[in-house]
Amino acid sequence: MTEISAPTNFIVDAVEEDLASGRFNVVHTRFPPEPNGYLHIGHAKAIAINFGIARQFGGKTNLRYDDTNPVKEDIEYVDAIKKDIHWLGFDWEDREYYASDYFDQLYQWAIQLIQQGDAYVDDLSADEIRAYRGTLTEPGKNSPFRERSIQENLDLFNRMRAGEFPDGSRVLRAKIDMSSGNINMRDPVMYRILHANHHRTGDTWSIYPMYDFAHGQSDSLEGVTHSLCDLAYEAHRPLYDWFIEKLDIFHPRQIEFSRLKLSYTILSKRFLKMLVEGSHVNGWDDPRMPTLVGMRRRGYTPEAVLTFIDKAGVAKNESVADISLLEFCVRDHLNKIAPRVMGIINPLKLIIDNYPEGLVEELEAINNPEDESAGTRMVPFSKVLYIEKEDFMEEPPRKYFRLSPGQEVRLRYGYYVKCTGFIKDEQGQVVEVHCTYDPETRGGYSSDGRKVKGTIHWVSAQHALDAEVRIYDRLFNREDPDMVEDGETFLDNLNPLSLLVLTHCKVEPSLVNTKSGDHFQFERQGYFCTDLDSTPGHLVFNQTVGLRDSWSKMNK
RNA sequence: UGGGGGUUCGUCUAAUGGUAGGACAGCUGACUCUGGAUCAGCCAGUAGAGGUUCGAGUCCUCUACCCCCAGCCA
Repeated sequence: MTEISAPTNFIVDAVEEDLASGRFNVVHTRFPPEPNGYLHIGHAKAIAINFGIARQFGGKTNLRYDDTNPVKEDIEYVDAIKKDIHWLGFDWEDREYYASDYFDQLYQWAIQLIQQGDAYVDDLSADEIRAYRGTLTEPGKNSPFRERSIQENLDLFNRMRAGEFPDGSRVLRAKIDMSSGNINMRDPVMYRILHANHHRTGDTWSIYPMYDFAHGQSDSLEGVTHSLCDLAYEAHRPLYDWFIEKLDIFHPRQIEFSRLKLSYTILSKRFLKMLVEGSHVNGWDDPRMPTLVGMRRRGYTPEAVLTFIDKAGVAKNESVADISLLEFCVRDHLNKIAPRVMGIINPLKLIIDNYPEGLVEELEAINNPEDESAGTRMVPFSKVLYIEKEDFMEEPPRKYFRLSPGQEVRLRYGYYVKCTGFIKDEQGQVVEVHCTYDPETRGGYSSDGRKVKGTIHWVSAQHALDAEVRIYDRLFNREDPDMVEDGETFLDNLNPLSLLVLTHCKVEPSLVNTKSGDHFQFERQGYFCTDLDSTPGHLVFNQTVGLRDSWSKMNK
């Protein structure tokens, strides 16, 4: 069975069962980011699953900001998040919601629970609550305030809302079971007092609901059928269900899947923040960052990211996806769409001694051998060229197919040239290579059937454009950067060579009008994209990912 | 030692009691005006021990190991 089929996994199975059993007759999901940071590839998985499941079943997906904690959240992230979701190719149409839109309803529901005897105001301090909660192995104790009258609870809760009490002085708790094996059920806090300005509700509220008292009800209000979240919330599901049942409102189903982890990468928001604030990278959109802004700037395409997520699969096993799978997906997509171009990263002058001085020929080059519709372009050729430093060796090892004294190679789309000599500086560095060309091989073919092993890329020195090229390597040296020796942190696993900036690289003149975000394959080198910093007067390219290189592998 | 999850090639993931399959990685080879791409092939797995069954990765029992939960974070 090698046919392409719609993705199937345990969530798809569960949704199908729900539809078949009549538990639900539509599929409605949501993506619920907290606006407190930039989205990364782990979020992309959640986005792909939530939007993907809905799409697969003809349903809808809401965007809902989980903005119940004003001290951590900021409007700055709201727009960035929308941009990233759109970049991935998903759309929530007019369904842009905020948990804060439901603060009034949530407040009413809290009152309902108080009236039902299912919630109470607790005057214990945070420390006391922690002490009363018990431990993983010992049950908790009831708070002395647990049996207050409904009237007193109503009065106190109302005054909490009115702002009469200082932060931290009281909370509203659900009255469940202090001896539950599930610590989340030991009278969890529903509301805390926070005299903080909220990015949407301003100073309207001095109490804010906790995640557990907001998320499920928000789902319910929106008619979400399947609330798909990561494994961390598995232990919260009984509480999710408890609130919904006590409130007797529409009951969505929460299903948990394992979050995405990537080798050689960290995805914890806190750590990512440390990288940015500690200037270990140049911002959230640094091309080395696993953020979606970073990957976009690096030149990863949304198609590649989505294909990767799809190939990595959806399950409950906690797993670490191999970053080489991501790189494979990026190469695979870019191979199909990226125009080929010639660029020299480390230039070395090549002089064709028998080529006429002053002559310039325009040679035809194929834009993309994988896509005939991409057509061809003309590339100028002249007596003095630049080639890649590593394409010449004075004393070549076995199986080296490039230039070396006496050897003949093909200049891509150009001529066959034979190396006749080279010049070194005082340090012994080769600074200039000389050769002769065979005028009969124009375009790169010889009429006599003579074969050359190697083909190298080049640019005409007088026509070349200067460029800055930024080469990236893995940000961390270890597969699991979190694994550290005593006294170390993940920062000790940073790869000091993760960024290499090269200036005075030489690229072909067709790149003169490139715009930020353009993708290219620099032939024989890798995929590159034009950086945000690039201007017509100062071209800047990011290496997205290198080409597979069986030669360098052979030499390891 | 409480509660909740998990364990299939190096990695990720299928197999829903009936031939353990795919992808990435790795390794061969073919082809090639990119040492790219493509093509062909190879390598390699059911955590352990019992049991049920004609037949077990799948069901049962026990064991081991890993992850999550003790925020007035989400």
